[in-house]
Amino acid sequence: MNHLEKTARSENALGRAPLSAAVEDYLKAIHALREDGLDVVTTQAIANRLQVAPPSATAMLKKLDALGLAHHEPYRGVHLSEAGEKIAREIVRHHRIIETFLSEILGLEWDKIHDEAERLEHVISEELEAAMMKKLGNPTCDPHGAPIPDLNGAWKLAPQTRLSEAGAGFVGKVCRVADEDAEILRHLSELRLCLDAPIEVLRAEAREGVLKLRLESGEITLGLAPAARVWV
Amino acid sequence: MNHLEKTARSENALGRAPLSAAVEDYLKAIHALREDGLDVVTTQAIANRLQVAPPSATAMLKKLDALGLAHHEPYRGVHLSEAGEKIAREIVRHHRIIETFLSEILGLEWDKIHDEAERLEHVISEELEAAMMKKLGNPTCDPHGAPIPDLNGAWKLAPQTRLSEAGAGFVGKVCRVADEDAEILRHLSELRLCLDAPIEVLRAEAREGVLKLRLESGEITLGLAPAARVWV
DNA sequence: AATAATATTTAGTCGGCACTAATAATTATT
DNA sequence: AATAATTATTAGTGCCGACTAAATATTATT
Repeated sequence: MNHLEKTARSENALGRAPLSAAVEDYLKAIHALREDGLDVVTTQAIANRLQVAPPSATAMLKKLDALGLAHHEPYRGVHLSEAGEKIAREIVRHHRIIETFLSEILGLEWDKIHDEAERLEHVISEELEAAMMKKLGNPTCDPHGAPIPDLNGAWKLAPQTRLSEAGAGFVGKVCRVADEDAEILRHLSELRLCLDAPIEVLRAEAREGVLKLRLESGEITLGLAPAARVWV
Repeated sequence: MNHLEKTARSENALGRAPLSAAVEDYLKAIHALREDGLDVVTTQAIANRLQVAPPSATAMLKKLDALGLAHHEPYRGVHLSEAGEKIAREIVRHHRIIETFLSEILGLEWDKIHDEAERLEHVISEELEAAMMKKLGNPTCDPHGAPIPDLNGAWKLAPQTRLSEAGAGFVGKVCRVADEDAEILRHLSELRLCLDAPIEVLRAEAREGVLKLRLESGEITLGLAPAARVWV
């Protein structure tokens, strides 16, 4: 046991020092915030996302900087270094492979797999990941339509627009749904707004922050917030 | 995140407070030592098993006692309380189901599944466990022949003797192999001394601490230590 | 430009769980 | 029974990663 966490896999692919789950979570959060469109990732954004107090985030950012995993300019935000980016993508890969596995092979519910993956992603070995990947037949997307990075962290990015940005008149189908919030996910799935569901934007009422959509099941009104969590 | 560990599943079956991986490990160690035949579990035995310094064990024993999970008489050893026993068995159940799953469904090597399960057992939810169990068809034994406790912690104990205690002349087959030590496991598996292997004890040289065995593959000499990790 | 509001960081704590060194209790040996 | 050896406990630290309160920097508003 000693002072190194048990939670971190010890047999890292590249002999890298094992990282704590906390470090991994912060890297992942920074990565995710950038993907979400922020080009300057602030302390607060991170603190919000991880549900910690801002000083906790500050402390970790200093640490990540010291570890060479991120560059932190005090008061100016962070961005991941090459090394940090690589690790973040590894974790994302873990996460998405696990989600896919839980869904496809074990039949867990759409809205439960995220939380489970969130815990498992920190403890699986490369071997286990490979075995799951093989069992799944090397998918390129997870059950929410998010791309699974390859072992080098690369992925082919299908061109996607957020539903919230598709203008009135748009016709197409859902190609991805954010997985983070079980609540939203449950709601979307009740609306049958799931992967590959055909969708049409009837009107975008910017001032009301609302979209009128036509789905197979009928017409609905959706707020911009959830709509930003859906890609078409 | 806050001060509670992420590693502990939060949705416990019975609304119990989530326990840290460390607490779970100690409970499991105490449980395992008893199963191994110690009727008084000492601080040192625990410290050895978990590879921690004795004072670390003492501290945890006090904590377990305070939590009502064990009774610790200073200088006299510990034993698990009703509640502690229950939890220990839950963890054992997790561990064995995970091992079985990794082996049967994912085809991981015999000697790798233990370490993997050791990490996973602390983070899987009851739902995931149930899903794995279902996928496996509710097995009653793990790949090393160890019984999987049911949800109440009960298991039917097939009558077993340790190979080290089977006298000369014994004829039978292997029904269980301890999973803890990957080294021993690899060795036993090289000897083809795996589950269901027929085995005959030719001579027991107590003073040399050695057994002469006949296996399908031929005759071998095995030390008493590894022989105690095999049941027939 | 001065002030107010907001975001970030520093300073200082705390809980959890490891550690070492030193002390005390128990057991074994003479 | 006295002493030595072993085992367990206390005492005191350290690291990690959370926290609050207070100070400081940045941004927005008047």
